Amino acid sequence: MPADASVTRAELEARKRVEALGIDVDAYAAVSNIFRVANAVRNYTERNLLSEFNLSFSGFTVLWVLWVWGPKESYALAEESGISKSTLTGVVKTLERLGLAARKPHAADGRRVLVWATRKGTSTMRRIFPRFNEVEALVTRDLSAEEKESLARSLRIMLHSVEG
Amino acid sequence: MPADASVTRAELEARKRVEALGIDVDAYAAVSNIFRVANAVRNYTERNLLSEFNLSFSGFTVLWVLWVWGPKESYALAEESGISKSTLTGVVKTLERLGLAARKPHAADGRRVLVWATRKGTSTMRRIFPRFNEVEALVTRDLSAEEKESLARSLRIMLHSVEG
DNA sequence: TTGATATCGTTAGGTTCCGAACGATAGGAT
DNA sequence: ATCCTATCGTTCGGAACCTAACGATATCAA
Repeated sequence: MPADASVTRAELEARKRVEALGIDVDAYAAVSNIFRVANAVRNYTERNLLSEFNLSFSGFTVLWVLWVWGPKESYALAEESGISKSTLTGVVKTLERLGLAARKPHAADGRRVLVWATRKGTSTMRRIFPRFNEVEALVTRDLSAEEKESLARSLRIMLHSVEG
Repeated sequence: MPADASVTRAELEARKRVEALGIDVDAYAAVSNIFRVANAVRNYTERNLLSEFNLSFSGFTVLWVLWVWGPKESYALAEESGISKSTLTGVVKTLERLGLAARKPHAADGRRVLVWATRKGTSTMRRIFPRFNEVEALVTRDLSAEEKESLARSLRIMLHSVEG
């Protein structure tokens, strides 16, 4: 049975409210649904997976970046994780408390700090990520391979527009 | 000139790291890019638009829901806004302080509370939303109408999967 | 070498955010 | 009438999150 892709009642209600304002409905539909899905998936994984490891979504993201890229300086780590550097300070503190990440001053530049995933952090990611990917597979289960690729492609184009 | 939709270096690095783990790469690419875009757009609008009105993204979302749906009970309002009810209490407090929303006890049921947008809240939304939509149009400017529709459609399918 | 400027991470202050626990109300049952 | 039990919104404690300001370090010019 095909999944239901009809416009939700919430969307219809919203369109009724704004249709007189000269709104770009396609753009609205695309963006608002991105927020809905991101929110839903984030909440789902925090509740059903990350809570098991005492990790917030941001903590998971930061650890993921360290796992993928190896040791990284704070500024780049914050950038790549999509959070501010002040938030990163707190998140890394939490990861340190959990024994999943560590930091040390940069050898040549006293201003910088290097952060990396510990052995425990790395092995934790190896355990979490497959299960995270299961969730990703679950939420995309009713999309064909072509639809998934097209979706990712459109999102990369948007990323280019908003970051440029 | 067409926008760049090539796979980012971050994505390539990530794939290298996880390719041995039997990962669903298409699902990963789709979901992770949803988070990237949502994050980028959220930060962009908070900085360049909502800060002007002293509104957080959640404050904006809640006010938007009230604008579209009219007076609503707290539980439904939290649900529709994608936040927990305890968070809603704080957000509505802030909206009240700004004079954008108000609340009163339910006539028949002493447990419930009705929240609605004030005149000022409504007129504020009429001013903000077109500008918010400009951002939505901006970030989707390099997508065709068909791509936008296809994107929204795929996202609705995902929403159905994760909420079901 | 001293001074101006830039960069980096942290701190400060305040809002948002969650789950869990709590009071208050409601709606049965007996 | 008095329990249960369910449901609602708030409060509480702690983490995440932002901007702005701050100290420390680096860089470069005079």
